[in-house]
Amino acid sequence: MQITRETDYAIRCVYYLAGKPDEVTMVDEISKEMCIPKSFLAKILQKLSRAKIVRSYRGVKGGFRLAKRPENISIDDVIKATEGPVAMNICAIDKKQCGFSDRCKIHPVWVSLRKDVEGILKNKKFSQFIA
Amino acid sequence: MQITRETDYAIRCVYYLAGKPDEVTMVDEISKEMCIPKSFLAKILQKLSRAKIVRSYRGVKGGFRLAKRPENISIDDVIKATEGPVAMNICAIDKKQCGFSDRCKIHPVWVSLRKDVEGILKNKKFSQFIA
DNA sequence: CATAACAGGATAGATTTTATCCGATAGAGA
DNA sequence: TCTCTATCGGATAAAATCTATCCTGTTATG
Repeated sequence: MQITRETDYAIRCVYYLAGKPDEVTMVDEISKEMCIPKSFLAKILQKLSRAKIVRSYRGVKGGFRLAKRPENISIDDVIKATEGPVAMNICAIDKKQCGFSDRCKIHPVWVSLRKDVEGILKNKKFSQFIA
Repeated sequence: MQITRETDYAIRCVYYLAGKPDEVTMVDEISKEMCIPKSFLAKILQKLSRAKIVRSYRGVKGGFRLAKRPENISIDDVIKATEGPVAMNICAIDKKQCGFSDRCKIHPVWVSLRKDVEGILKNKKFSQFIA
């Protein structure tokens, strides 16, 4: 029922970048400031990059920068980028994963809970967190 | 972000027992009816038993029965019994687990989200699911 | 073209999840 | 009391996932 450490790192990373949305920041700086293992963080930033949450710049003076304004990035976006859609139970995403779904009375609980949690997380934008 | 298969089994198991709250049912029957590996289910039932959600009866004609009425057992109770308190991030349960909590702007998100999810889950009683 | 910094694949160690097995224990009935 | 049955609980193991590192390749700057 918990987010992984990877996702926690990813959120802290985006949080850090949201503090200076117009600068290009090196992995090394984020790593040091946020206490995240550098090589692991590099992998995480690749995922965030593919999800269009950050943009990467190669070469000398390269690094990362948010790809959108902090007010357009939600916690949900970051979770989706690192570990896929939020759900308490896989059957809430894909009914076929569970042989019981059609006659299961609990299935609707997971579906509606998922909707609620997702809604809350979608509304938490990084602009709210900037110091 | 997902419940474990163990918890899913536990919920299905309690759901099954809630269908006949006055009978003592053997592990073997629950196992077969709900498609849960018997030895694994036996372990799960031990946890549910320690959590006072079910009561066990040993010996010939032994088995399990709900320890309370279905209307007094929530999905949250079962999750707590198998995998501990619901939380997206451990810092929402124990601040000390995270060196950032005091100055972390995101911490309150986890705390309030946890409260919301827990509230929803506490309100889902097994009496609502009986056919 | 030398250097700095990210990209991406491979890999490995740690941890957690998902089971299974077996001797012990307790209760029902003969 | 004896025996059979079913749970109890500890030990263990296989599999999956998470966490992290390394190395080679690619790109951009000056």
